[in-house]
Amino acid sequence: MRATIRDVAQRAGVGLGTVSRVLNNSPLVSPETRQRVLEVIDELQYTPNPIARSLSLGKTLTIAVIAPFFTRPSVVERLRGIEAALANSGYNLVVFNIESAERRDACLREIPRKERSDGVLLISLPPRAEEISTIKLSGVPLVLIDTYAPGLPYVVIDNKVGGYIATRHLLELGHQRIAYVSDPLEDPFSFGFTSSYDRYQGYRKALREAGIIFHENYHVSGLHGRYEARRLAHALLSQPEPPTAIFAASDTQAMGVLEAARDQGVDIPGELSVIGFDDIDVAEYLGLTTIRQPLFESGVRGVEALLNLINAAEDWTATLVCERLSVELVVRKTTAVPAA
Amino acid sequence: MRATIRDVAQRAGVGLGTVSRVLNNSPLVSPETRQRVLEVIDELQYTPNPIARSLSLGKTLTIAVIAPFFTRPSVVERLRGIEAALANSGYNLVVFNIESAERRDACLREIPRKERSDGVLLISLPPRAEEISTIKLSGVPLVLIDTYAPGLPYVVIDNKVGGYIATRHLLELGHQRIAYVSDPLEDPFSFGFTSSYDRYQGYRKALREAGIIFHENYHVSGLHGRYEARRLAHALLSQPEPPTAIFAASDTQAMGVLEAARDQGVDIPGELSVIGFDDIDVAEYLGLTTIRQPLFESGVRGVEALLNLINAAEDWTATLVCERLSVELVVRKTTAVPAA
DNA sequence: CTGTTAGCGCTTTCAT
DNA sequence: ATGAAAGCGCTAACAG
Repeated sequence: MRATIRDVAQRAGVGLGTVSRVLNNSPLVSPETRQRVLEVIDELQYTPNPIARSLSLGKTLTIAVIAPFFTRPSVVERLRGIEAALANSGYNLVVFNIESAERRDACLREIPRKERSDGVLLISLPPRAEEISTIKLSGVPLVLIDTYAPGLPYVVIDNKVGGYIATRHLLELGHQRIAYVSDPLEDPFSFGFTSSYDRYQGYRKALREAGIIFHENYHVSGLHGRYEARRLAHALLSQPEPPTAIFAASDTQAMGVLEAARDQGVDIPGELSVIGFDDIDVAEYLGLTTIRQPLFESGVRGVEALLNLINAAEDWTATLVCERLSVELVVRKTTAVPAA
Repeated sequence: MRATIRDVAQRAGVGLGTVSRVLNNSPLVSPETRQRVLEVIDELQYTPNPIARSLSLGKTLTIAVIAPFFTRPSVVERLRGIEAALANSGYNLVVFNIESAERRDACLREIPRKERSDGVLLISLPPRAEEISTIKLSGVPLVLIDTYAPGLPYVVIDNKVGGYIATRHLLELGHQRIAYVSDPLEDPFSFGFTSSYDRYQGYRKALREAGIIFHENYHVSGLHGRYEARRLAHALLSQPEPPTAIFAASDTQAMGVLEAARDQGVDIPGELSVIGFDDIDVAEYLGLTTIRQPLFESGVRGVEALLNLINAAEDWTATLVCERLSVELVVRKTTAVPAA
């Protein structure tokens, strides 16, 4: 069996508490004693048991992250940021991947509990009203990333501005018939609910300002993913008066649009302009014009905000942290002036 | 403060132990008592504290996974498999992302410890000899995924066969000048060390059987990633007698090759055939011919093997589980007969 | 400064 | 079948 704090104390000829003190860098221990204890620790290859530590401290020393995990490259990038920010914090990162509504509900019910984690990060999944109150009551700090909900701290980008910028870019090129391909805007379990919706708002705003009347059938939505987006784009391109530009709610969906265009022999950007959102890794490879958002950084910021809440003396729901990161238009090769 | 087992016992008018028994489905409790306890549990919204449970049990109820996490899509896919397989197991998944040699060493030193996790999954990173013995001594079951090491259980694909099949495909199309772009074959910290090397072996074998002499300068290697692969491919294509086909050790690297070809105006597959490895999501989108390996499944299998080891009565190093999943050639549009 | 002691919440003998 | 008690390894409060 591996060494415990008791073994160390015995071997060093000191009391249990003293060992604990050197372990926790308490100043209340003489240099000589500390030295001796340290030696024994080294000799015995002793490492404190985090579980026992947790139980005693009343902390779990873990951060939970709930995310529609690996289905989206953008989420993966946020996770990288989270992991990096947490790497030297002493907290462990435990992950929960959501790929079904049931699991979403189960996780939201079970994870935000004091005995499970000291804090939770919720990516892209907006909690429902009743879940919000449970969360607040639980006393476990939680911060949302890429989504928001009343009374909960969050880190987001300005999706509305993003949608606006994307649409403006198309408008400025001279496009009039601009379509929007997105996830379902109503379904609360659709992973990007709030962000897709906000981008839609920006899109509408840009159109309105340009004096362009929005046509219902220029907005199509379906489950996130390339295949579905491809299907939707096909429908869009088959309309009697097809759009000359398509704004996709994510790069992944933009890829589906690109595929559809290829299927139908539609030249890009000659006959159709396509702009995505996220600037994931492959976007550059594909030459996809897109709106870049700081994915990695959103993870880092989320962790920072969470850690602050955890260490704050007061009730974490008292101060509402809301961080809004900025976006940037990245023009590449899938957008151009419309065909004459 | 939230309810503890003691509160439940008191309220139900039973002993501490009894509550614990109903919690753990012990048959040693009368139906009526059980019923009553269950009611109180429900009433108090009691949930057992996993930390306390762990300490008492001497188990951590967590599985650690150490991986060169998000740099490779293939790793992400394996992680999805791991998460899925673990979802209803009662184990938590804590992840460690390796992006530097220091962190690799630190994790390999600190994670495989009884007080940290009940089992660890190590993806793509082969441990060094001295690390192997520490691991074995630690008593914590560990299984390797996508790599192997003496005396440690692992789940891999047959990389040698994969490399062989890929090369055969090119050979059968009529190619003679076939290059291989890979990660460094020697550097133990190169994330895909064993797999790239094994694929190389298969490549060499296929060439040998076909009676083709291998040219040193047809094998180039560099850090994993698209950019580096692109650079390497440029060099390859600039040789006096450039290859007519390139086998890339991963789809990501194949993308770099494709990019280089595009840069130089080399037509694919007309002037150059390219085959990748992994069949990651974008491969289909790109029409990339590749070798498909069951990434998700490798994660699932890894978990299964690990769970078996954890639950096995005997010393986990006693029985060596070695699982080898099969690969498959997926012909798409980046390979063809060489130009005449 | 340092040793001792009382829990943290749960599981598990050991009696009964 | 069930209650009482010991103990998992550690921290923190309490005496010195």
